[in-house]
Amino acid sequence: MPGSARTPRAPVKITDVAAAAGVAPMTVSRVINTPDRVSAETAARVRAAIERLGYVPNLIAGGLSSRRSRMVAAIVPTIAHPMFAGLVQTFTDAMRRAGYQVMLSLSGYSDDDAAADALLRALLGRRPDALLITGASHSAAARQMLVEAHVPIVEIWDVSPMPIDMLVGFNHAQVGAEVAAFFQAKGHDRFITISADDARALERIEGFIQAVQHAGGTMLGNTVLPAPSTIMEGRRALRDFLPQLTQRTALFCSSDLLAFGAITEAKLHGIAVPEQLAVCGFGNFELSSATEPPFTTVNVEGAEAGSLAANFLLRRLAGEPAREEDRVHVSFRIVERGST
Amino acid sequence: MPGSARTPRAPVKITDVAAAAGVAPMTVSRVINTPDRVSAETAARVRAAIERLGYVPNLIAGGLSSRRSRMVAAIVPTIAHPMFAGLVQTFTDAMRRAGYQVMLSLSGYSDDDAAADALLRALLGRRPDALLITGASHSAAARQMLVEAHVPIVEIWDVSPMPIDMLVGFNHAQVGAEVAAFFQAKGHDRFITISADDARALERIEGFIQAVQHAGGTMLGNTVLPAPSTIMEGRRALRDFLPQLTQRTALFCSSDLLAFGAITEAKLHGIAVPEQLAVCGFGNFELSSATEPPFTTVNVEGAEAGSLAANFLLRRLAGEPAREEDRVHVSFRIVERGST
DNA sequence: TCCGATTATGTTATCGATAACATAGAGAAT
DNA sequence: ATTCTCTATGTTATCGATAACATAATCGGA
Repeated sequence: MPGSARTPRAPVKITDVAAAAGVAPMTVSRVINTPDRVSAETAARVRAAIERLGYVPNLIAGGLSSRRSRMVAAIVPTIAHPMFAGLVQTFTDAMRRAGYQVMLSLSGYSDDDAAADALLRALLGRRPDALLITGASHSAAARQMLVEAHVPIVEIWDVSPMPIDMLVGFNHAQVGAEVAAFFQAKGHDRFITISADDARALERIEGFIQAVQHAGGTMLGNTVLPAPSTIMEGRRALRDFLPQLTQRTALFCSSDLLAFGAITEAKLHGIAVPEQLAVCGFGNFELSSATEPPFTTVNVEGAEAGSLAANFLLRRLAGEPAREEDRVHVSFRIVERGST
Repeated sequence: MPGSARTPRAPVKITDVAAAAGVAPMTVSRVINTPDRVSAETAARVRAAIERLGYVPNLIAGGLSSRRSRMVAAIVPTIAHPMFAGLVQTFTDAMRRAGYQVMLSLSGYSDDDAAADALLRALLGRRPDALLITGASHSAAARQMLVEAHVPIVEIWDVSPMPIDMLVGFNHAQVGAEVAAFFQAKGHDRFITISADDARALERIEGFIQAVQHAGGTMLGNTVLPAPSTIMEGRRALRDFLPQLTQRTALFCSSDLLAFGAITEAKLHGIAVPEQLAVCGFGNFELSSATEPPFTTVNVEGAEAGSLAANFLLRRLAGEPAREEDRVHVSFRIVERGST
């Protein structure tokens, strides 16, 4: 009799509840999943049994049978970034309200395809009903797995010419270009950048540099640091630029942490912000508005993105077909403060 | 024939791979889970079939059969706090290396027992092989569920006289007391506190106040703010204390964000730090060391806690028995910087 | 040369729930 | 009164993998 020795300790299962309530297991299942298909008295009796026995339904078994795990996987590089933190929060709340558990994975900023593929495989093996994934560039293997999962997918944070399914992102190069235009409108023509080396940060900087050069401005320098960004790295990076800051210069940082570090270091060396050095960060961290003086940055509505992503997925999970409008750009805007 | 209409699209399953490789399904399972029990040639053939068909094993089915989900659930209030961020990172890495997927849930700071219980039920329904949970005070229902899950559990962040199973935490009241002693050693006798209203923050403040009063110091005030803490709230809170800051005073904040806000605001009003106002934060956020001037805070080794917690769970998952040493206190220390 | 130990693989019976179908009883419509 | 619906519940056959047992093939040693 295989399986008889499998039971180290027997947790309560649906048949126990059914026996205790004097009904069939299926009725217990209905009380839990589709209560309006059960009479009020039966439901009450079953609920009492559930309560009494401390029954916690085995969603693994249920998921296998129904082929729906009631779980969605979310992959973000970090939640140290407020945009992701807000996004994850909103997304999780919305999905949870709809009865889905979010399985959150932090992928970090490493560009190790093998590790990313392994994570994805581990997640897909749990058969999530839907997927939220950061970034729009995936390895060929990853892309194939995603397509063959036959599950609604939202890619966030990035835009892609060829999304796998749905998309909620923005054009990072365009952010850089708009910041450049913003500076130039204020008469700047000498520029430096400090950036992390992750793909999106580099795109923003690239967009900035292109716009600067297109408008005939001068790039004095362009420091690239390993992700994730820290305040200290912003300080160190600015120190290297000190000799060039004799004339009025504009600085674009790929993160508010770098910007805060740069401003801190600049003040320490008697460089006037914004007169001598104008600074714009990215992310609209609380720090950017709450420090003294507050500094200019780019705001991206993470919460908006999270709720959009959740709505898209939920609509599809409810059986509605894919739509063209499920590929949207999240808005961003430059928040002007004392540093520019 | 029930089930025939269940297949919207047929994903590759173990029998498909087995057929393609000319072996029994069990052999495919062995290639994946216990490769040394399969001959090299067979394994190679099966791997080729897996690759060719793009097979992603259904861990739901495997989990049901083996009664091991290869998944551990982790519940933390937030990862905005660097201590939790570090802990989660280390913990996740260690568990992943050992072949376990971490299912991370953010519970927030709300003390809504019903919501917490619902989250716990949703997680336990997925039959995690182990659990990491923040805090040591649970509702009666939660405690019962945890005990009846019959799964290794680590409670972190807090100490408890009666842990459910294993514990990696520290005494928050003791942190407060040590900060008070630290201030008093520097000759302070007038004190204020600014704190979030979450349970642990309040414990730290309470420990601080008791130590102050025990030593005959004077508490000038004690602001409590809703969690989570922000820089701006630190600034606002300090503003209310301005009239009392005519004499030398020491401030203990339950978070570095509050401390940073308070220092920012103090400087703005011409109050000398640390001469007029000495400040100690909590958390050792990067901000505390990277801002100018850097400020004193309390450091708790999140990474250490995460790896301890992972080791404890892994040991038990490997079948070893519970030990007394699996209940440890994480060390904390006051990091003295320019603000005191 | 034959046998017990070892290794590689196959077979069978579940794991715990749910979809689909089946059925009994109550009330509505004619 | 009879048939038809609808509602509440039960029955059966899976979902896709793996544990435990069974068996065939290989091998070294007396």
